Amino acid sequence: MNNSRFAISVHILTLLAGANGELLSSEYIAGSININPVLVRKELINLKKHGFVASKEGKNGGVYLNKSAANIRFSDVYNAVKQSSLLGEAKNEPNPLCPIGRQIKTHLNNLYTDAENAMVGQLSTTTLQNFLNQFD
Amino acid sequence: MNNSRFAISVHILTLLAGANGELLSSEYIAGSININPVLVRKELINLKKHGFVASKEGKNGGVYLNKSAANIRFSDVYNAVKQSSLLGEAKNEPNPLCPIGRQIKTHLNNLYTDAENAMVGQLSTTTLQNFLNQFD
DNA sequence: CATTACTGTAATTTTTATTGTTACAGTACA
DNA sequence: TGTACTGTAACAATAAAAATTACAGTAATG
Repeated sequence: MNNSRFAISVHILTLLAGANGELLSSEYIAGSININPVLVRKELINLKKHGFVASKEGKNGGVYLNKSAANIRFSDVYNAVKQSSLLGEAKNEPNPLCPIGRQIKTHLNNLYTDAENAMVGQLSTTTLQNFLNQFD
Repeated sequence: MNNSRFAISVHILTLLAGANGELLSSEYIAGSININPVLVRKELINLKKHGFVASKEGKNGGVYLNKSAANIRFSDVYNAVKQSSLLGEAKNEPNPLCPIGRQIKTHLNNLYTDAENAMVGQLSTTTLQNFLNQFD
C-alpha cells in the first residue's frame, strides 16, 4: 500500500457504520478525515464498486452503508483497496544475465504472497462492527 | 513499505549469500539489480548497521555476508528495512471534534500492529538460506 | 609513491506518485 | 427553478523516490 487509501476507506466506513443508516455527505466525511472532499468521493467510487456503500444523488443525498458492519471484514476492505504489492515492488528489471537477477522476481513474489496471506488472515478476524465497538 | 528497499535488500543479500564469501562490488550488485550503484551503497549502510554485511574498502574491496545465511530470517530483514507503517499512514490529522476522527488513529494503529505482526511471523519462517536454495 | 579500483557520502536533479484544487455536468428535492 | 448534493475530468501542487554527479578516503599493487 503506497498511500493512505486503506486508512481513508476505514475512516469512511467507520463513520457510516456509526451513522445508523443516516446519509452522510462527502463534505461531512472529508471534514472528519480532514482531506479534500473530492478524494472522499473518489474513494467512495471504489467502495461502491465493492458493494460496501451506496449513495443517493441530488439534494439531501449522501452515502450510506450498504452491508451490515458485522459482515464487513477488514480483509475485505484491504482487498478492495489494495493495488500494489505489500512489501513494495522494485521498479527495476533485474539483469537477466545474472543467475540471481533472472529468477529473483519469481521467488520474491512467492515470498510476498505468503506474507500478504498471513496479514490478510489476521485482518479477516476483525469486522467493521468490532472496530466500531472500540469507540467510546 | 513505500519503496523497493525491501526487495533491494533481499536482492543484495541473496547475491552475497550465493557468492560464498567472495567480495562483490557495489557496481556488480547494481548491475544485477539494475539500479544505480549509489542506491546500493546507501542500502548497504543500513545492512551493515544491522550486521548482515561487512565491507572492505580500497582496491579489490567490496562487500560480503557477515552472518551465515541460515541465521538471517526474512523478518530480520524486514525489521531492518521498515520505516513506515505497513498499511500506509494517512498524512492528515483527523478532526478532533468528530467522535470517530478523534479516536481513529489509536484504533487503526492497533489494527496495523496486529496485521504487521502476523506478516512478520510469516516472514520469520524463511531464512536467506532457504530462499537461496530455491534458485537453480 | 603514484595509479588504480574500490567504498563512503553529500548535494543536487530528475522522475514518479500522491494529494489537492477547480470546474462543471447530472440528479433530486422543495 | 434554486439549492444541495454526487460524479468526474482535468489539472496543479507537493512530496517521495530514484538517479546522477562529484569527490574524499582507503588499500592493493606495480
